Amino acid sequence: MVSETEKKIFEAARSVFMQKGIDGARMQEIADAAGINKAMLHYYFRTKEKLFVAIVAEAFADFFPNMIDIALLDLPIRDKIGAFIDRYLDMVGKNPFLPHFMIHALYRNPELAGEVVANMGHFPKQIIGLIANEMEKGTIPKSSPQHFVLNLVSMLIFPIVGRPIVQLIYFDNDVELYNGILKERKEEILKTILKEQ
Amino acid sequence: MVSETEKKIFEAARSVFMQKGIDGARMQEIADAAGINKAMLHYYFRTKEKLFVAIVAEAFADFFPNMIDIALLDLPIRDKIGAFIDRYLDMVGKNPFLPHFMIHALYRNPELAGEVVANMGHFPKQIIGLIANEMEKGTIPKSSPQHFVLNLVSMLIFPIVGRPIVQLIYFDNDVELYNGILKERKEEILKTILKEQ
DNA sequence: CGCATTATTAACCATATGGTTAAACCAAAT
DNA sequence: ATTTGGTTTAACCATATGGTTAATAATGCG
Repeated sequence: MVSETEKKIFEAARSVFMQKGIDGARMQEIADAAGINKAMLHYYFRTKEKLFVAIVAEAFADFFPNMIDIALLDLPIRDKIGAFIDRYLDMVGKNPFLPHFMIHALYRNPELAGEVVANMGHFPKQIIGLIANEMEKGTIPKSSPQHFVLNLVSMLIFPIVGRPIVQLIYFDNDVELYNGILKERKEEILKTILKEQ
Repeated sequence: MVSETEKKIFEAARSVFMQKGIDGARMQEIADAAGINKAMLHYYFRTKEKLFVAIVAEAFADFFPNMIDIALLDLPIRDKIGAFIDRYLDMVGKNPFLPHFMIHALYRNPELAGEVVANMGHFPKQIIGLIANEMEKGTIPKSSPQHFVLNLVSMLIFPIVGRPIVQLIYFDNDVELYNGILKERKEEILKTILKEQ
């Protein structure tokens, strides 16, 4: 059972850490965002480090299970990949900072790897196995399942995670224009990855 | 004319900022890395902010011109894209933090956009125009030049910028294994983007 | 109620941090 | 040799920051 205060702290911490990372975040700022006294942060989470780790762990623990169940749907592979893309873009719509946060957290804190692995089950291996299967069936172009998945997630995630640069240099920082491009990504990725002309 | 000291500061600052970002970097750490007194940092660059901006500006000013001249080579498009990929992987080999640094810098400091745009010439537009041209000629599959370029840079950059996560969850953090995968990327990207079966 | 446990606050603390200063150093010009 | 200008250093400063504490308030329970 978690107290209301603890929940408020957690939410505030999530918001601040997501946007600023552990280095850019200030405990006082988190306290202010939560509307409580700074001492409460330490009362509930001891240190900034522990609070941060809790947020990182939650992010990873939420992300992977949320993606994996799509693999279990009984759908043709094209629809399954489409659902995967939809789900991802949906998550990102709710929290645009998530992808960069996850990457940056591991860049700056590689020691969190262990923490994080525990929270993701067998997601990756299942996906790769599933793709290998479809390749054997001939429903998707035969190649390396690893590269296939890497291509998929790259084309899906990079336009999000690299948005500040890509939007700036290719689209004159036009937010609306770039949102339009993102909406087209699903069809574009499917066509590319399935090598449809 | 820049003094030897200024150069040492700049190199040290580049190394530290690249790895830790502006928030994670300490002026003392930069001074130590440069082997000089902390006061010299302020003597030559006034503030941490200004020093950081100088490093960011250099990164962008180096990156784009270095990539663009490939577009000017008189090569078949497949070779040109291949050279583009080679060049990028080569840069990253020399500085693995560069892609993440550039993205993170703009995430945390969107106000640097102006600073940065000045340093990149017409790189993006030229590339898009070039691709549109090839599509008309029929040398690459017809689709949106914007998406084509986005697909290319995504498949190229994401495995680098997302390395901490991808390597961890798909490849058990096996560095050698992942290096092997990266070596295969060039052929894989070309095949995918050109829709070769 | 009365007591014990938990939650909350304001004030405080030690240290880290970006930045400053005044004095010393040094090379070139006079 | 003295002056002059830029360069370098050690010491210093103000403030920010993560974290603590002791006292107070609220809550639950016998």
